[in-house]
Amino acid sequence: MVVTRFAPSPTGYLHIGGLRTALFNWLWARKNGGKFILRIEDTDLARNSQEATQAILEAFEWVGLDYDGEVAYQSKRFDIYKRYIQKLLDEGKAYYCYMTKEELDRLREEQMKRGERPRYDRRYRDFTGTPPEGIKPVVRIKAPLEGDIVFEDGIKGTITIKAEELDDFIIARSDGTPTYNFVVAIDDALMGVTDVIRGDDHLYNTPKQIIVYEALGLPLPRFYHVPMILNEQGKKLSKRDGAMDVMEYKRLGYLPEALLNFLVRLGWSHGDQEIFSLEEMRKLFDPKDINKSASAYNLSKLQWLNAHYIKNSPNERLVKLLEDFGVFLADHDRKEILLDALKERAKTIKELADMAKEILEAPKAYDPKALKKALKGEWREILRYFLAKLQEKEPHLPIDFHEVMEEVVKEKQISFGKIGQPLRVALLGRMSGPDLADVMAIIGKEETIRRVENLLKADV
RNA sequence: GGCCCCAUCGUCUAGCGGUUAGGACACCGCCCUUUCACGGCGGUGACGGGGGUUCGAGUCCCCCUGGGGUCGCCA
Repeated sequence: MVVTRFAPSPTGYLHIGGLRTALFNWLWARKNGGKFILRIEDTDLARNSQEATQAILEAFEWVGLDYDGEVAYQSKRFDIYKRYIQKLLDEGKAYYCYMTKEELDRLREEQMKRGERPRYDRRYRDFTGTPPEGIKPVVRIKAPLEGDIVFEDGIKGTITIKAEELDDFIIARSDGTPTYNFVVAIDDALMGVTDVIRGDDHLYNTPKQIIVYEALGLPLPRFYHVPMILNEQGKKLSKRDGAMDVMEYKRLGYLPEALLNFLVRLGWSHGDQEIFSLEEMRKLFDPKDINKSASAYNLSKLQWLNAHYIKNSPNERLVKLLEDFGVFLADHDRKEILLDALKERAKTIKELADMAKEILEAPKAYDPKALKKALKGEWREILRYFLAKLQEKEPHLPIDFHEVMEEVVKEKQISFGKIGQPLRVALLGRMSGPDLADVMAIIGKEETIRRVENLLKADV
């Protein structure tokens, strides 16, 4: 059975890098009928917050990723870690180190000055004397003194780290709390995690965790280190670009399936295919197809995908989505025409909402450029003629309104543009927008007349 | 700086020793059209550089260059 996990530390909201990692793990577990565990890495007393955990859970819910069992909190598992620390101590695989933080800092400084790589000098590794008074020791694990730590990464291939690059890292702080590299290995082993898919910023943690696995005689999982996501400039993600809260994408009007589709294609591919439903991803995903190199985030592709999913959304879903953006269509009897006309053109739900408002609400002002371009020659006469025609009829459907326009065109012997352009300005205040017949059918005969009269009355 | 990782159009990528180096986004043009989009058609555009190996290299090896990661009692 394949067991994967996503193990964020609750120090902030979830951003797209984390979401993609979560998605990859979820996909791999679900594809194999395995388990996907969500584990909160909150061993650091001070830096975690309940809000951050909530934010992560909220993001999971929005994009529709589920997880098996309860959320695991490392802060609730301290006694387990303590037992394993004691075990290593008892077996002589770990030891107390009485060096203070200040001493350590001084040592590091000196090493740096000499151009050496800063690292603990193992002075207490085989210490048998009397420990110094009044110092609360940390616990360090005995890392191998020589040789290589070699592991097979499912993405990067064989990774070799020389033992001399590693030191006896701390597994328990002086206050007794365990540290990251220790608890990760313990939990992954105890929870039966078989496949660890994570960001490649963890690559260097892997040999440390392997030391823990080996000291405890626990079986190693498979590791997959996924390259980073870069911003549009190819630099590290910052809060200004892609590193914003995943939920921000919702507020911007993105659909979760578009975001997921976008993220799955960042670093992973399946031939030439671009559009993947969650089902398809699940069927096709394999970490062996993940790229080795980092990929830059590309907003216009996300927008294209979002537009695609909006176009293919049923109207009733759009109605619901629109409510978050202040557009309430549930009781509007022309909502099908409106949505069918607009969903072809919107890149985000927010744009969809803005366009809907532009139709539903009479223009507050006319775009000066449109005025200049569209209102030429006989435009007043043409609009008045159109109005007169409209008064005689009871149009309801777009086709009805279209016929009125056509009659004007035919009888006045003019091109469609001669009526279309001024009419568009009257109805929308602008030169662009959806089909006019659709617009008129949506707002109805009376409102159409009102808007045309407004333009006629206006001082333009 | 040490160590590790990476390198195909602007971007995401296909390629797995023999291809006119393919697709997608973006961009440009044409068509559709009352406009703007959508859609359709077409176009510009890439193997970072240098050495090898081979009949043949984007594909394998080495070096350089350029990016990135990491060197905490953070995770």
